[in-house]
Amino acid sequence: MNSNRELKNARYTAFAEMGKVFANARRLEIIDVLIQRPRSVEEIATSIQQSVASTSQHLQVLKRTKAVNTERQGTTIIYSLAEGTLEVFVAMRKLADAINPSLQVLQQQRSIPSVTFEHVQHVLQESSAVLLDVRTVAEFENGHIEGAINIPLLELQNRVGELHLHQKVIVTCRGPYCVSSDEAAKFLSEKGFSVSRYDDGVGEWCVLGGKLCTTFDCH
Amino acid sequence: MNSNRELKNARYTAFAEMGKVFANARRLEIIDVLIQRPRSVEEIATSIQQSVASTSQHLQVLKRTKAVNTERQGTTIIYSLAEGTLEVFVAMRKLADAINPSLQVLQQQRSIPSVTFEHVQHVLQESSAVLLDVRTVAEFENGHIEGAINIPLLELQNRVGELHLHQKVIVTCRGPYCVSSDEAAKFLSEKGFSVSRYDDGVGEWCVLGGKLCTTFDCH
DNA sequence: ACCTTATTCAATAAATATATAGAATACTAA
DNA sequence: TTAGTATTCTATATATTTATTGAATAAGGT
Repeated sequence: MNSNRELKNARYTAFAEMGKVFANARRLEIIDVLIQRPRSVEEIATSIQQSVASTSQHLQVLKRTKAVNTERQGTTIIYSLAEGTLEVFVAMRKLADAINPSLQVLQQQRSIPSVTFEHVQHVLQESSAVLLDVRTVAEFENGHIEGAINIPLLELQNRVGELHLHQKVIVTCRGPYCVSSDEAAKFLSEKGFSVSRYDDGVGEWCVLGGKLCTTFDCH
Repeated sequence: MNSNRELKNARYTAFAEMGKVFANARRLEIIDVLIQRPRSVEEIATSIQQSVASTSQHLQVLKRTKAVNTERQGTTIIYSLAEGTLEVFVAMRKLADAINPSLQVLQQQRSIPSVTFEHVQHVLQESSAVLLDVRTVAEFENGHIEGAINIPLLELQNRVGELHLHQKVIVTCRGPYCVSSDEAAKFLSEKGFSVSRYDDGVGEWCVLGGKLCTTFDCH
């Protein structure tokens, strides 16, 4: 009877170790950042605005539970998401968003309408709108929605001429918690474009069965 | 720029609140127990061998993130799993089991072979084996795999006569972390039965698309 | 073999989480 | 209204987690 309890305890404790991966805001941000593309410790630290040492510690937690893989490239170590982590992350984020009123309030404050996975797929087939990915070139190259075009947020002001006013534009960026698509959409809206947002980013797109491609396997 | 960080931080912090639900062994055990059937605080406390006060505190955490629902029945409050919690729990457990070597070692120590979801479905269609659910009567009544028969573990010794030696038996219980099916399977194996285990229990069964029924809607 | 540097480790302090015991609450049922 | 009791709250001690700083490590490049 007592050994039953110990066995149970060992199992649930091991399970909870996995849960702890998703129980810290900074680690969730790291996962979100790694969805875009594999990165070095220093890059990750910069992205999440934390010290390298602290970031490294979080990465150790992720590595211990095999939520990430590592690969040495020259003098740096590149971290990437492990198999399975993305699915759980997306499932949890979906639940968190559905459940958490404080997040819903934040989303309601956005002024630009958002569109669904199905709408984006339909629009890409019909070519009835342009899907504009405003992430960095490196992120876009690593994996983007098939058919999307890339103008990084920073360059949008200079390159807005590449878009035509008669085209409908759907803006997408890193995912639900990224505000780049908001900024881009507001900017384009003020310029007179008909704009909407696809909030979910490549992580959710991929899990929902959407096609991704890198710059080099796209025609 | 700074408010962007604050916004991000608020979002990831809210997300992490949800993650914390799954980051504690006792809370995971509570969820596992609630998969079987809704229960009062005292029942849950007994099941997980913790004090009522401590259990109540864990339940507050689950309630705050809307992982559970509450309903008053007479003088007691009945907790049940909320929509969506089961799916994330099962997805995480799957990942945890796939990833965690210490859990795998525990499972390898089991002596009775285990069978898959598909095998159980096939066997139930063909009636080529009996599916024996060794949980308590109340748990069985609340929801069990369609076609299963119920002999609670405690009664198995007295009621083993209800099974016939020529029948193959598949034993199932509460889920992957429950050892009741092991004990039952070993007992039956020693009695000369041809035994295997279905480890996953009703939670996984349900998420995989298997049919459940209560005692009263079963014929 | 040595220098460089990206990463990890170690030590610390502060913050957060947990279990317990006992008190307070809130609701039912009489 | 009152008594009974299931649940929650409070206070406390302990344990765990986190960010920071500076030192140690380890691997590539020279």
